[in-house]
Amino acid sequence: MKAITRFAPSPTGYIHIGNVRSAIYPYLLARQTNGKFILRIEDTDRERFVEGATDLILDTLKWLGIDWNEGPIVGGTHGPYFQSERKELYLEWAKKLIASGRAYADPTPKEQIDAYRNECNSKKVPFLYRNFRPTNPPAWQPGLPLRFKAEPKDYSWHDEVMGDMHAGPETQDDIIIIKQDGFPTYNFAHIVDDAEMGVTHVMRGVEYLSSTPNYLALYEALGLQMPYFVSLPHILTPTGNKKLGKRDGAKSVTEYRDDGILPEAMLNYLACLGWNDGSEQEIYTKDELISKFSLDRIQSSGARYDETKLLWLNGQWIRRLFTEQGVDTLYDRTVGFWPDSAASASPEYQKQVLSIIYDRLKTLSDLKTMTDYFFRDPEINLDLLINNKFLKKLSEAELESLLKVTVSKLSTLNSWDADSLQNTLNQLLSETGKKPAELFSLIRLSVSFAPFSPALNLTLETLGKESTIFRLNAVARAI
RNA sequence: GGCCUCAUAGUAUAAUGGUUAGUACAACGGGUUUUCAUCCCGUCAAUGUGGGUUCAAUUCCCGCUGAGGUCACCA
Repeated sequence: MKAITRFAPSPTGYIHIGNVRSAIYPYLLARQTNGKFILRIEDTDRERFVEGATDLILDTLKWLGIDWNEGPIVGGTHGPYFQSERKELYLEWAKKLIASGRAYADPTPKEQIDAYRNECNSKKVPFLYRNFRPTNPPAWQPGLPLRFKAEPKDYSWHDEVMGDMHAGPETQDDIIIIKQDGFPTYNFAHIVDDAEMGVTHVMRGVEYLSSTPNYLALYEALGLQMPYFVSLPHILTPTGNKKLGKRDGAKSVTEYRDDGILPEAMLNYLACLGWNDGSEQEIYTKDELISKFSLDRIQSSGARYDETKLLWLNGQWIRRLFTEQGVDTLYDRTVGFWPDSAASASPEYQKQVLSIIYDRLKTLSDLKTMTDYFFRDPEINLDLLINNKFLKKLSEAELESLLKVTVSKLSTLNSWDADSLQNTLNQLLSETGKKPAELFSLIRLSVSFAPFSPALNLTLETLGKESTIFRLNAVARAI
């Protein structure tokens, strides 16, 4: 069956990790079944509308590699894809409800409604507006809210994730379908749109589970076919057990891009948070996710968001990109992540640095702190040498003479490549009688003054003969 | 508070009415001629609780507890 799914965010801000998954899963299902994935912008709340938020949404999806068949920019046969441009359509459907006696205009002032609500709260009885229906509602006209007239009863339905569901009459009420400002509510608009757009699977967070009986009633009253319901469990905060939201510090998805996370890793991580294929596979490409995804293996319990595994996955993806697609592919992803000192370096040189450092990267932004000494002479910090756990046993005179011996040995080296360098370094080891920990630490620190660096021979090879000898001499003089 | 959902190591998860309850991340320890990583090996670590059903329950049922969600002219 070709699944037609949708992601229907409201443009109230950025997309964060707590809510991207309701874009990812529908996308995977649509692609797997060769169906369609629709992007619809639910902008019926003018108060919460945020200028530019739609662009943020589009940007996020594009970064993750989630493309849509219908929606903003690409268009489609069921447009427009902004709910604010579909007002007439909602009105048409609402009029059907009025005609069949299943909707009524509600002139009750907001204060009165609040009073009803407070009354129920103080009596500790559930507040149901249908118990306070106005007796002689006027004919509906723009400017009045329109309410659905509930005919409460038992409902049973199936949720693809939560299983067989049941709800009694107490779950249904006279919900508002058209607001005073003429815009429809989510409760009404999404049903009309999903039906008009042919959506087969309604996938959304579990928070909508308790409103489903109201939706069921609406589908019935409108004579619409019911879609499959897929309730997605929440992503929870790392510590407390709370639905992850902006208030809990949920970062925007694109902030991870700026932090040097690869979209492959993000997609992989998010997809596997609350879903698995039953195997022990950890790394999934987008194509693998598409072919292996299945609704019946979506977890029904919430999952805590834990960045540790994302970081690990990102490291895996960085290495995978390098080993499977080569340095050029990885290099293209590193634009903007290099230290300022790298600005004047050639792409070739940057690639050379990248290819010896890549397996140390957890995120692309590690490049900033980990590669600076490849692009400029590091500041000499003798404390770092003297206090090094291997070097503190040696006297300063010894350090100086070791550096001098190293310089003179390396100066005679004609072919400056990794193998020759390793041979020379080994010779130095036996000639000086020092342990690798001593001699290599000294050289490594003298050329980098960094807490860590790639293998010594590779570091020196990349740095080049001139730079290496210059730096070693400078340190020898400074001691 | 009413209604709904959920419950395996610190985290994400696998599995079966009968197993030594598997895997990954994390943590800890070790190996790969310096460091930091990668890679490899190892260690620690879980079926929330009380009842049932059953020869046998982590698995099925019920209570409890805990956590989450929802009760808007927000989505």
